Amino acid sequence: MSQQTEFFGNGQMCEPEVIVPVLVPVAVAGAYSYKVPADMDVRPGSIVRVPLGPREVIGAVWDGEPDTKVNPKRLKSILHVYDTPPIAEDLRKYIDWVAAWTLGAPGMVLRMVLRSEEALEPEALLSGVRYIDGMQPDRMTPARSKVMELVENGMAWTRPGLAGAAGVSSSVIDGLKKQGVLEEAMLPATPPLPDPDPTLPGRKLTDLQEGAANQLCEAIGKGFKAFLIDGVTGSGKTEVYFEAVAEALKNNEQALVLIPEIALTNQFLDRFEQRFGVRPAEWHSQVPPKRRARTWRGVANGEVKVVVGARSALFLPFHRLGLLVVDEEHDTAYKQDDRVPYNARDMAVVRGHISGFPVVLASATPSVESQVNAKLGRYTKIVLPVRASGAEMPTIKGIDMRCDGPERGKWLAPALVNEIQETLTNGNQVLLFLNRRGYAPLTLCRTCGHRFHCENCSAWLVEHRFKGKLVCHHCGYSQPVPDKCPECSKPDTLVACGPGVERIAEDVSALFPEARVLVLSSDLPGGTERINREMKLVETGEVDIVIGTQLVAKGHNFPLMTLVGVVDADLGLANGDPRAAERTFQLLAQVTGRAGRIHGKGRGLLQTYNPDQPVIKALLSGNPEEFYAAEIESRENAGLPPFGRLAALIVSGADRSLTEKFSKTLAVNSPSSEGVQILGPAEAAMALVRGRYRFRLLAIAPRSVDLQGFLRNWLSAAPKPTGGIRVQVDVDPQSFM
DNA sequence: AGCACGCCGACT
DNA sequence: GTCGGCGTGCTC
Repeated sequence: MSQQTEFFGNGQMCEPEVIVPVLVPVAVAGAYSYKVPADMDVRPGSIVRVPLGPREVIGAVWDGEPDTKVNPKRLKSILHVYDTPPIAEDLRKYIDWVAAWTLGAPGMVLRMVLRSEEALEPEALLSGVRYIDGMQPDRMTPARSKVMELVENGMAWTRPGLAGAAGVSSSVIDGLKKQGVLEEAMLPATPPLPDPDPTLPGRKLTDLQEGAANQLCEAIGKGFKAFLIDGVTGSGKTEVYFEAVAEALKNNEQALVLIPEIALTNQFLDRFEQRFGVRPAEWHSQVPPKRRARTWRGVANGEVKVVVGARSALFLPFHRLGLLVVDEEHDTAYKQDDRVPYNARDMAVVRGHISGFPVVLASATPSVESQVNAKLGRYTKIVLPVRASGAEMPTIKGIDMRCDGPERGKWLAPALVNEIQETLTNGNQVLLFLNRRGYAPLTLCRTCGHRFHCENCSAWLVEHRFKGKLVCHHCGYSQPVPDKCPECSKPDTLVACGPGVERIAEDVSALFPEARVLVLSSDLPGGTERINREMKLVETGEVDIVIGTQLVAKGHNFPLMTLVGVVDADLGLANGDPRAAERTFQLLAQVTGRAGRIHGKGRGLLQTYNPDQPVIKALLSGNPEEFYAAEIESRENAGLPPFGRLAALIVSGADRSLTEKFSKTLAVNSPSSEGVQILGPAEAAMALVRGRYRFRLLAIAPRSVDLQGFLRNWLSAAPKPTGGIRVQVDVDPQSFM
């Protein structure tokens, strides 16, 4: 029984109870209400522990009035206020904005901010040892005297630290402790990392880079402004925005750099260290909990100056953030699909807008919506059209496979083979790019025409000859390659159709038996470590021909690589994805951009059946603007909503079978002639939210149909699955800011 | 009867 | 997101 009720019971006067809204990690629309104990002091943003049902959770006191509709007798009290800076007002606003935008619960967005529970408690002390003044061991040995020298001044050491510094094993320390020479001591938390030094000289910038850097630096400390750095591979975008980071540091502000993949962090940290003398703090899912907690605290109290991280770093409680950079802004890894679905690139711009600092998006192949935003004047575009090294961009040529293709059963056109030969003769490296793992994407029976499908998802099974398996690239199902057809039982009748990287390797080995060939794809046994090792080999020139999937499109630099051959430039262009053209353009531009990056004179060769396709044409002309213009026009012609509006909407849920069933019904009943759902402007999302349904479907359609009405009817007639609704809106939020 | 599992609603 | 309650269906 709480003190307050006792007061009431005694019939005494008492202060009115203070009730505050508290955001809890529950998928509900708003905050819950809690009582504040008389001796407790909270304000909006205070991070608190509260009872919730049978358990205790971490939440935050929120803005606004507490919910009055709830029975006051049911209100529980806040248990504890954490001794950590309250969530600042701008971050609270941001959390509410993201929740509203993603149609998610604000409490779930808050959860992303409070992801490190450990961070809320003060850092635990480390156990170690200290010299007890005046004590001596019974017998002095060389090892012991080394230790004694170090501890004599009374400083506390961790056991491994002391053993390492003295060059002895830790059993020496244990021995001294047993003898009462050393005593157990608690060490203060690990000292903070030294600050990055913005005054170090850094790499010499070209005039162009310097101009760009100045533009960014001028914006530091002057409120929100969004930039799009559109710079070709090798143009030195990183060096340019490093100057902006330096400027923010000089301005006594923090900086956050988002990168799309954890795999690229190490390289990035090295480059950062070269410029700033120390490594920045790292933030992603693989950072161990202790270090995570330390970084979280450091970010919150302002001790950590620069963070480099994955998309989740966007929700760190920065003390004074002054710059946000989104590197490789077009990368789809910025999209989170589960829980709160968001695109970190867009939410970065929103965060800058709300908190009032500049945001820099950088890419060699910007997303179409960022190009449009630049065109509309929302972003200031900075173009870096040439490489910082002075090396020329590769010349890109097409090979028309309809007339200049290879003989049947081969995959490399004679023109490409000649170029490979020439490149090898000159002692340079070749990259053959094919975004398809395995040996062959389809296996069929020559006799009865049977095709191997996946049992679960009906996709074709991809043959992996090296493993001797047929694998489904959708769900991971695999089976051994049978020796006879399962349909007609005839032996030796199965044929592989089409190429994967393994099959290209077979061709290459036949054509260039002397060459050192390496196949790089994500299914390489040995995982990421192995891939990194192999990449190093390529870097140092120990490989002549690399055959790779999209894995080779980014990351390591290959100084000797002068020829990039794209085995199937049309691949991915006709897969029904509304972003197929954009993705293909980005991928091929990135991968051909690897040719001659350091020394210039690189060449790219695209094998294609569609030389007139806008993507291919733009790549061949070397003018990306051509692609963007064509893509924007074609989307408009296709009746897709204008940019900044809803382009696709995904309602997602856990129940797969239900999802599929519903998508089918929806497709059949759709009022659109193509059997697709309609996506009008963003309000369609709102119509959906009013239902309480759970399934996943992708909806794209002309705007002429009444989607809202249709979906509302359809949803009310459909059987009622349980759970909440999640909506991913693949829209550019700039239009709503 | 006893319990494993999945579904569903409540949580201030 | 997480928990407890409860119904279904299977086993000792």
